[in-house]
This record gives sequence, C-alpha cells and structure tokens, in this order.
Amino acid sequence: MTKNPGTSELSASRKRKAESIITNINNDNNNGTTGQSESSSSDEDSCKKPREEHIKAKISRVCVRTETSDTGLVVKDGYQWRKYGQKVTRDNPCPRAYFKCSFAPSCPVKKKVQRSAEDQSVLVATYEGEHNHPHPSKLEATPGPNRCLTLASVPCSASLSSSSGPTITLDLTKPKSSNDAKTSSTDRRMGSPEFQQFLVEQMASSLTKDPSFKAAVAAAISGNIFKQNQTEKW
DNA sequence: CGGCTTTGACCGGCGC
DNA sequence: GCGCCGGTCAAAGCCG
Repeated sequence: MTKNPGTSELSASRKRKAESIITNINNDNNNGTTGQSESSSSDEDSCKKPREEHIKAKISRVCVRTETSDTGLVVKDGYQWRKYGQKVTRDNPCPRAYFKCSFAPSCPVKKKVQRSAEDQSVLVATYEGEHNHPHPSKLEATPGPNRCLTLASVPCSASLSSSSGPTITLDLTKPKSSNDAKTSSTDRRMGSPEFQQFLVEQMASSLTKDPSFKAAVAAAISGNIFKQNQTEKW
C-alpha cells in the first residue's frame, strides 16, 4: 500500500497521461491550413482502424559512409531535421537516433539513423514517408546550374537489399582512400566493374521511379560536397 | 532569449 | 498474462 498513492504525483509530473486527454480536442484542426499532403487521408482520422498507412509509407534506406572519426549520427541530406529520441537497440550496440523533419511541422517524414553493426563507418539512415514540402535548400539557394548534381559525380555504390526495399549506399568519404578501405565485405563484392555497373543501373532505375528521393540523395551529396568545398577550398 | 540536443520515462505491440 | 523491446514524448540543459 505504500507506493500506490505515490503514483499520483508521479503521473502528475510525468506528462503523457494528462496530456492525452487534451490532445483529442484539437483533433479537428490538424493541418487545416495546408492539407495538400494527404488529401486522400480523410478516412484515417477515425483512429479506430488498424491503419495501413505506415505500410504504405515510403521507406527508403540510405547507407552513408562517413569518416570513422565522425562519431555523430548526422546525415546531411539538405533537409532540416530535429532529433527527438535516441535508443540503443538489441540489434545493434550503436545507438539509433530518431529525427523528424523540422522544416515543415506538418511534414510526416521520419528518419532513423544508426551505424552499421558490421561497419561502424557506415551510417544507415532509414527514411519513412515523403516530404510534403519543397526542398529547403532549393528555396534559399540560388537556382544556379550547379544545383543539378548527378550521382556519378561522386564515388557511390548501391546495394539492393531484398529485405525491405532498395538500399542505397553512398560512399561519401574522400575518394583518395576508397580503394584500400576493404573495411566491409561489401567492398569486396563491389570490386568487379560489372557489378558496379549493375548496381548503378539498379540505383538509377530505382531513383528514377522516385524523384523526391532522388532529390534527397542529390541534396545529401551536394551537402557533403559543399562541406568539403568549405573545408578544402576547392 | 530562442532553438536544438540530450536523456529518462512512458506507451503500445509482439513474442513467449 | 507477463515481460521485452522499439518508438515517442517532453522537461531540462546547452549553445548560438
């Protein structure tokens, strides 16, 4: 009987219980402003049905190779992300970071970033959903001809994982030491030029089908190159 | 002073 | 039915 009354103040200080009561009153005004994102989602706010929305949500996985010294979990893709959580999963001793798109509050896109268990120099970013707003860098950046980057401009490699959709691996490290890396077993598989050609074609076709994701990847590369430009001044 | 990151707790789903 | 685990929230702290 001791601890039982003690829970009252605990729940009082600890938010979500009381908060949930309040939240359902503003249920009607959710994105009453824009609404261009999911105009067809009028059936989903009934909240009762086991929504398959997250199943339909576009899930893209991007493997970004970074410097091993880079301990951060930040994947520069041109969008503005706000970190809202971090967890250590059983799957991987490295913590997984959770990001939301902070550029547009109504943007449903979420991003999970975790280092690969096998090769900790590889960041695996999982994007869920699609951006319902234009690319932030396009808004503020001048529409110069240099904006249209091609994936071929950087050393990149793609691997189509059969588990859950395409996995794009971007080697964003400096091109000089890319050969003697041999860090992951995937690098050995990438050795043959035919395989790389195959991967490039697969990646190209995959990206062609998904223009928004192509933009995101291009932005990621451009952002990284831009960073290198600032660092190395070339 | 405002915004972002960190961090611990809570919640819901799933497996046993 | 219980326990585990992934995902999310929100207060506190930190930085620009």
